[in-house]
Amino acid sequence: MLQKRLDYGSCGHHIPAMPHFPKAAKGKRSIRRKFEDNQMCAIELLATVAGKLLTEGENSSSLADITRSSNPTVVKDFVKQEQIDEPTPIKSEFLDQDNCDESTLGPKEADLPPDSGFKKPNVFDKESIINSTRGEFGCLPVSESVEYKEDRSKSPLQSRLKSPKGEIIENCPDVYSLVDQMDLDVKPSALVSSGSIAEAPLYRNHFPSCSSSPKCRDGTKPIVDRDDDENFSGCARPSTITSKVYRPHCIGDRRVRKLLAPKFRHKGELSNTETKPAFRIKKMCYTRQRTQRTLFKRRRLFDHCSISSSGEEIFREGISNSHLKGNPKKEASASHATSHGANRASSSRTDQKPSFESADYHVKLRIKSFRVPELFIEIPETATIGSLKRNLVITLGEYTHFLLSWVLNTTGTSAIVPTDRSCSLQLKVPYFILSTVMEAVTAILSGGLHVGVLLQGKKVRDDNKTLRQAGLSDDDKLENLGFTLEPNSAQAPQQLTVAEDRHLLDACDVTQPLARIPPPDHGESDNTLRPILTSITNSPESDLDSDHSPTNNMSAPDKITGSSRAIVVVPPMNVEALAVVPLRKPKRSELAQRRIRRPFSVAEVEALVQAVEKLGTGRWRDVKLRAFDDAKHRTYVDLKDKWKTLVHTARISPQQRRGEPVPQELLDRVLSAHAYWTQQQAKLQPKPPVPMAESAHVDFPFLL
DNA sequence: GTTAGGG
DNA sequence: CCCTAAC
Repeated sequence: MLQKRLDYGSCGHHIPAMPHFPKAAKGKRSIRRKFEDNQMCAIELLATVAGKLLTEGENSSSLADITRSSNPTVVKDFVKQEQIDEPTPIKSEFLDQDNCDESTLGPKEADLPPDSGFKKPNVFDKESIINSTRGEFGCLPVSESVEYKEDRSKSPLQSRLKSPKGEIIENCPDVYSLVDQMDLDVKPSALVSSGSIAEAPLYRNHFPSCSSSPKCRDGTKPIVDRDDDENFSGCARPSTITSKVYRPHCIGDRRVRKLLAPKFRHKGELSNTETKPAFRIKKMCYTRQRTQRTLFKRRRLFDHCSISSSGEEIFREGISNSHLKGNPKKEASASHATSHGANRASSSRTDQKPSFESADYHVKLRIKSFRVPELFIEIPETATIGSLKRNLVITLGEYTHFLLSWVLNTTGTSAIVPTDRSCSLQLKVPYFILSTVMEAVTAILSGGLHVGVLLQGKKVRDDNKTLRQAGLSDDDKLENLGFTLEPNSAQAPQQLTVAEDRHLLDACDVTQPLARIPPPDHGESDNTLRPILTSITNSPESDLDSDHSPTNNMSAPDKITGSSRAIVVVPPMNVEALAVVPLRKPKRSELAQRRIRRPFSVAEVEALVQAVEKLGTGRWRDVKLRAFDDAKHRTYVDLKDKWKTLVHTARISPQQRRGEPVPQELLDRVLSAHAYWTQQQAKLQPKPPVPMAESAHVDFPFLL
């Protein structure tokens, strides 16, 4: 079996379009987010969702608790086995190295989820291909590792395609199980320029051609220091990050894992009005490991070739993998990259024929992890939980879409295996898988993303509560902030189909063990295991909702190995969390969280009484505006209800009263005002033939 | 969107 | 505090 490992550097970045990005985000200048250049955890959000969908199918509760995954490493093994006789037409794309014909390169629309909402990325255009082949798949802001395995002992793909199904299958049964493994180790660095994403023309092109950057051709050193914000802020094309040159020896690199830990920094001075929370992203200052800044890497096990500075070169190398041996670098990286597959790789090299000629792709796709940019959001203490949620929804939605786009993009890239005319490539598998993922996530997003805010593990249910009120007024406490992410149950993507789960699940057995990237240092894997989007740091006892399951400390490598059969390895906690909330039976809490009870303070009662005395009992909106305009959490309905209870309270004996005692003086005023305004209403209603005495006004001096 | 009232 | 009818 031939193994291929592609190592691609990323010279450019592009933010994929995010079709579903909430409109609100676009227009809001106050909302600025920046995907920090270093890593972050991963698209574990995406992966989690996808994993859930893939593993749980329709039963998925679709609740991803991104807050407490103790098991950070979300290793997704997407393995699909496809039979040659499968009714679905196999897509064979012939890539002509010298004459890349666009018409032959792209997947058909059908490959994309119909309802994904994503435009089909034109990843297969000539330029993109070239870019990708030279490690410049500029659109991918992340690094990745792709492992390709192919069994060269099998008949050539084209032969296979030409041959009768039965024959082929008989000869090499497992050859036709197309299993793509893509080991993605993603590091989306500097996904976005310092400017607001919303402001950037992100939606124009999915995959802009950023190949033009001559710098990208230099594959030896970083041209741009992405650590400098200036490098991005000044970028004329916000959506395209300045190129980062790829470095060949990144196979063993271990990046410091950063959490997608939104940090909320309260601004000292804030406007009282929370209506326009100033969400700002603050650049994070963390230790950076420049040596590990490779954005996008692929490992070409196949030819043991690291990234080449020249796309054409890589292309050729991919086609004819013979001349790779002489390159120590390549050898080194190859051996380093894959220990398991080394044998197969070398054996395959004995084959003089171009790999693709005889290649019958046996590829497994595995999305190991994605790293998402660190996100800093700066908001005033007076911002409400609700506003925080909304912005998170926007951000996460945007982000998720970005990730999806990336995945799709990556998939396409992975499919673009260097080949010559005699070789065809099967693209369906990865697309199917990714389509499924995209479909899942898209459905969730389109169905509405719900973000819950956790404070020390407890859900903050009152959206009207300000951050300060919630105890988030200082950085220390901010550390206790967490989030839950779940789809709105109403439109939950329960209908998502993962029809071919079985195929996927079985694929691994058929194929040989895949060469894997050397297990990360366990020491560092710790970081890797951090949950995505986890921002809860100090909440040992966080759990009121019991949505969370026990943490799993299994290391990433273990997970990978242990669940080799699983299409998607979802951290147990996530699975459980998902299962806890059955999608089919959306609980009320899901539909609309009941606001937390917020007893009225005496001061509030005072204000309410005063307002009612002045305005009466039938103008609650006015009362609200007059006395509680700045209390976002008090609606006029609340005030009305409170008045109702006040009247009731005033009428009952003090012994029967509960809660914070209301001064009798106030209660008396309540009764007086209530009596008065009731009387006034009675006067007006039935066209009162009996005019009330003017004395009423005298009795209520407050009516001035 | 408000108001009123039952739950 | 929720829900809903009625306006």
